[in-house]
Amino acid sequence: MARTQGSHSGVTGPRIRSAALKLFAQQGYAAVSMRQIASEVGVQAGALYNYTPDKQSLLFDLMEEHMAGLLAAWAALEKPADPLARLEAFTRFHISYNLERADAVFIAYMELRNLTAKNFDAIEAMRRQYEDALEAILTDGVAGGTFTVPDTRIAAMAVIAMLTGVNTWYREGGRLSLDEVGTIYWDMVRKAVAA
Amino acid sequence: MARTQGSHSGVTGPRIRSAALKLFAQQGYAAVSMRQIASEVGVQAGALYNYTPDKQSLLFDLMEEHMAGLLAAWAALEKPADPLARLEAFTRFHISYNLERADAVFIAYMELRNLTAKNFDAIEAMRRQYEDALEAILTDGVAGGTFTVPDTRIAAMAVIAMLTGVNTWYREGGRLSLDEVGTIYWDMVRKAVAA
DNA sequence: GTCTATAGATCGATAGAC
DNA sequence: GTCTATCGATCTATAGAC
Repeated sequence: MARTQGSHSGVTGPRIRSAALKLFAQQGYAAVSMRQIASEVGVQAGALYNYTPDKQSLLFDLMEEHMAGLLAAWAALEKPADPLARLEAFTRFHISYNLERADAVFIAYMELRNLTAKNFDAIEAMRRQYEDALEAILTDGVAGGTFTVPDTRIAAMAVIAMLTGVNTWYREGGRLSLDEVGTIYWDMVRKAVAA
Repeated sequence: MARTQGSHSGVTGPRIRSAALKLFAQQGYAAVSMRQIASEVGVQAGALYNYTPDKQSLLFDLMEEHMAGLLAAWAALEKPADPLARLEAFTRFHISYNLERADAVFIAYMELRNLTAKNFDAIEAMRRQYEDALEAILTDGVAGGTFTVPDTRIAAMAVIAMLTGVNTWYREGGRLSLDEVGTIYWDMVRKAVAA
């Protein structure tokens, strides 16, 4: 029953988003044309507009979905009460969640400037919420005497930057497993904020 | 003797690069047109081609110049022999050099994918050289017992990512001086790699 | 829901006058 | 060294057939 035309049982939408995610990450939002995305999916450019009102919405939806997924996954994670153990959980969570979604992470950071002002504010608020989650752990640990940091806000930014940096060098099938990378970074994070 | 046309005493070239740097950082290479750059400088688009063979060369020259300047500045810096002091020097150097050139740093990282293969290799080699400089400090310190890190290569990548992250949140005239930021990050770096 | 066709705008780069 | 003018290509988005 193969059809070369017509309905695709509702799979075209996800395939468009998947193609856009990959192409935006590889070449950048501005450098990717709607025709390229359509070609990757196997439809004509006009068909994309059955699924998105315009290119900007396509970008925003990808970023919004990624940030919402990140926040939801962290919220759903079972977290130890102890600040030290909670910081380790955050470290390993951040590395593994981001490594498994390298394209989305890249886009969520690189394409902020291509969002309209309204869309930018929405994404920034979600990013801020995630940073706040880490800062809360640090604040708890400082209050309890487990951690000593010069400034909890800056320490949170520093830890996130350090951990997200894994995405720039890690390659699947390299010399280190994801778990080993987590252990290596946890060692550095733990010492960096230690009392 | 004001002239609205004709030679501008050799200042047009630098002004073109300055305008391109600013616009590429704000909107991204692919999103900026040669006409936009020309308009920022106050010339017509055709005039740009007296200074660059094409748009790609304009981008590459900006990135190459930035990386060469970074390497030259680090090489010229007077560096203590002691690994701990040398790591502090690197930390403060990296933060201040990069903060003072935020646009170029942003471009050198974000626009790598818009380089031709040959140009990409050239920039990557320079970046690698810079990473090696930091790794050498860590290796020395580990050998001397001053530092303990799980992996000198990864530690170098982690420190650079953490330090470069300052550019995402630091704003001139904010609550912290550049020197205070350096001290805060040095505290975290020092502890992260401490024996 | 996808197609073809196209409107209307903009792009990088070049040619030739001054 | 800069201008005006333009070529040929490409872009987003829409209209209307099927």
